[in-house]
Amino acid sequence: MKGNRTVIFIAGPTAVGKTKYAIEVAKAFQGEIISADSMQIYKYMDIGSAKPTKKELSQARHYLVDEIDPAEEFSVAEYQSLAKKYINQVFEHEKMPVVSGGTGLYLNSLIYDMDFSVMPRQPGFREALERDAALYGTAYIHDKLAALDKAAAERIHPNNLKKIIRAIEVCESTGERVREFKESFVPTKDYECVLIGLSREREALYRRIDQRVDLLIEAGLVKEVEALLARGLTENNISMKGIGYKEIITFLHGEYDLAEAIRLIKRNTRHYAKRQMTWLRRFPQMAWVNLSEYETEEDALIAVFDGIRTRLREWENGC
RNA sequence: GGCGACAUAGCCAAGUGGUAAGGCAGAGGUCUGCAAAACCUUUAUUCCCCAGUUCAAAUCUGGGUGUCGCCU
Repeated sequence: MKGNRTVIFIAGPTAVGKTKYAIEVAKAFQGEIISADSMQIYKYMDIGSAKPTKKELSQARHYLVDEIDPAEEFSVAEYQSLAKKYINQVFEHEKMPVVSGGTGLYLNSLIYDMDFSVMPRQPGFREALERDAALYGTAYIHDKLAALDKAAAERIHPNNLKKIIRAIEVCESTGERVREFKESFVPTKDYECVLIGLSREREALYRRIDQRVDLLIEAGLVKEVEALLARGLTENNISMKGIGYKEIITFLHGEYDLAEAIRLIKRNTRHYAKRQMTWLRRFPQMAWVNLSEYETEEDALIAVFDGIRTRLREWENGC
């Protein structure tokens, strides 16, 4: 049964070329694309998030691109439930779901059996703890967590205020403990996952990032950010913490010039790509395709298709 | 040509006799409700070169080289 329910994942760091390859995969395998990108999901954020173009969007059905209002507080829990809903919908269309994106936690929420249902967010709770932290220091908050959940306190670094607060929130509001990633390293039973990881040599990837940032600026990123601010968004919205947005906002506030903003966007994107690679390397079942190793895009595409077919065949024979 | 200042990691640097701070960049990693977030680890057997003084020199002395500034 499960063999009929296969989801292809195209993962990789930012600027590696996922959009293009995901579309080709969708065309070749009769797929529909579900994005796993924490920024492209927002409306009105087209340039900075490097959303697929209108033309690209028309080549395959896309879900979770351009769907959420950037003023909304979105999180992985909502992502998981929406994405799973769309995956089922694609199955109903008798198509292959192709998940494309580089947001590691979002990918995990679809690949592993992660349960977010019992841990609601408490309005105002975090703010109160943040105030305490500013007053009495982060160590004080960490001690507080140690009293509630010793294991979590040992696991979470004393400087990582955000995670400490979340762990306390879970304990105090539900009486439970924050789950640990390792606890649920169990693959989901909802479908089979074919994981393809796209990579490039570090230098080539960094060059592409620099070029892309220049293109985003040329395409009018500053105007896009101005329009978002005019809608009432501020640097405090989750959506405005995205790379490219936060730096331009600071520039518009006059704290540094545009050249500095561009420099920071490039640097932060490189850092991000590096973190993505760290995350993605942890999937043991990932089949990697290093795009730098192929002379032409056609060759690289063939390698990607081969990687997918090999996995599909393995299930038909084995398992 | 004369005078002066400076020379420490890929970059910016602190250190003025006691065994090379820090920041950035780079690299590696963590991750269960803000994840393009947040957080952690790591990077000079050696201070431009040569000689000397000293128990001990990046630090003091002499010479050389280079860079910058000012003067002619």
